[in-house]
Amino acid sequence: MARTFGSSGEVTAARVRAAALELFANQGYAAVSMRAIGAKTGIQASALYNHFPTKQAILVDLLETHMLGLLAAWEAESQKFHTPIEALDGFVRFHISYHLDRQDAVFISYMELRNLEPEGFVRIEKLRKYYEGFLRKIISLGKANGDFLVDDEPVATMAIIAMLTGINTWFRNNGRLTSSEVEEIYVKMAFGSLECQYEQRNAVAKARAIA
Amino acid sequence: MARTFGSSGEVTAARVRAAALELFANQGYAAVSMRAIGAKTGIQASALYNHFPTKQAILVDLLETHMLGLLAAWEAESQKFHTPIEALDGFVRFHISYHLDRQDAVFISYMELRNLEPEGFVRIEKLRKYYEGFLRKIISLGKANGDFLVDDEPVATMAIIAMLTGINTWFRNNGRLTSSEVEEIYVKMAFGSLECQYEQRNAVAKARAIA
DNA sequence: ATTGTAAAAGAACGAATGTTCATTTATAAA
DNA sequence: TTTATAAATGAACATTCGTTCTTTTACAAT
Repeated sequence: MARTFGSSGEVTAARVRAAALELFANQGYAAVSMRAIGAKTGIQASALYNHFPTKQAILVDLLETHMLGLLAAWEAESQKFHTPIEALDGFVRFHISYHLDRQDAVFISYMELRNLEPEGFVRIEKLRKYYEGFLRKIISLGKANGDFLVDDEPVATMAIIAMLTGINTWFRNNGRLTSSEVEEIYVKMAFGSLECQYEQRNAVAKARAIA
Repeated sequence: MARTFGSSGEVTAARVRAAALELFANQGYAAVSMRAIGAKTGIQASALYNHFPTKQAILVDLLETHMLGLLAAWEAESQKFHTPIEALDGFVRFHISYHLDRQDAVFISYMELRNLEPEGFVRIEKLRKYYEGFLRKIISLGKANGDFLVDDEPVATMAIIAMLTGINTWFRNNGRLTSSEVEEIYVKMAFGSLECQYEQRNAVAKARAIA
């Protein structure tokens, strides 16, 4: 056989991405063979090379697509917020909901960095730092105007991101909690970790309820 | 050549563990070959089988040793504390210092679970749950007596452990902060995330200063 | 209708994988 | 001093790996 009825480059490439994403997330990049990706896509391993030059290129594509999507989504969402307290509230909710909707992509983004060859690594790492910079800036502004009482902004940034991203290790759809219940809990914990007072937070909650 | 001058089973096995630990942490279980482990140990790959029956057995040995060591160390350390506030303070400091001293082991313990075959996985997972149970109990007791204001104890447990374990992704010896400076910051953030009031925490700090 | 190209199959490549085996030598016990 | 065993080597095993190549067929444009 050869070219298959109804086959289209873009469609197949998307199916390859989806297949690779799920396999990498479940078994790890190194443990997944091109034959396995091909099988899940429904084509032979050799046909993968019509869409991606190497296995490594598939991984880089997945990570880069994920990070660029994340950055774009937050840049849009962040327009809504005008104070550090609003922004932190929004960031926590955004991070949780965005990441819970993309558990596989998040997983490989944090786990497969070491499987990237140098060029890919620096590209992805730069995007990650950029994202962390958003939260750091929120914390810095909040510290400057007295909303947050925090000793070390870079550390607080990493602590909160780790706390949030860790949700992916235990959260299950149709589990005990819904995504928005989880958001509620983590918003409270994030503000607490920055020693932000009750009254200020309640003002945000009130504004949210009115809007 | 054959048996090497001065070779001893226990000594070699320990060197194999050390070599595998470093390689697994840096490259991932699947990406490390038995030949690479052998080379780093200073023996041939085939000689590894005098000490471990399979590659998988090396991984299980490393994970199990790490978790059992962690549990034993906390069970000893925890004897020192008699209130939830003392215990949380102690747990945070213990977790950070223990994990920062064993970065490679921690890394593979959280990253290579998916590379475990089922029998090994349940063994290790049980030990992890057991460790998480210690923190959960501290939080539950603190909630019961009013020290901590927390909505969901299991979630708070996972959030704090994720926050603490995430330190390993960015902390570097001889970096900007010392291990004990990091402890200080995270103790404060952990208490904050549980809405524990200043006065109570300061009592602990005072007691610590006196002792 | 013809033609150029895109997308697939399937065989094949050399290299690397985890593991086994026969063999050799050091060590410890009798 | 002899003997059993522990610890190593090095060759070899069948598989699997990522990738390349040739060939076949579907599709789009002329």
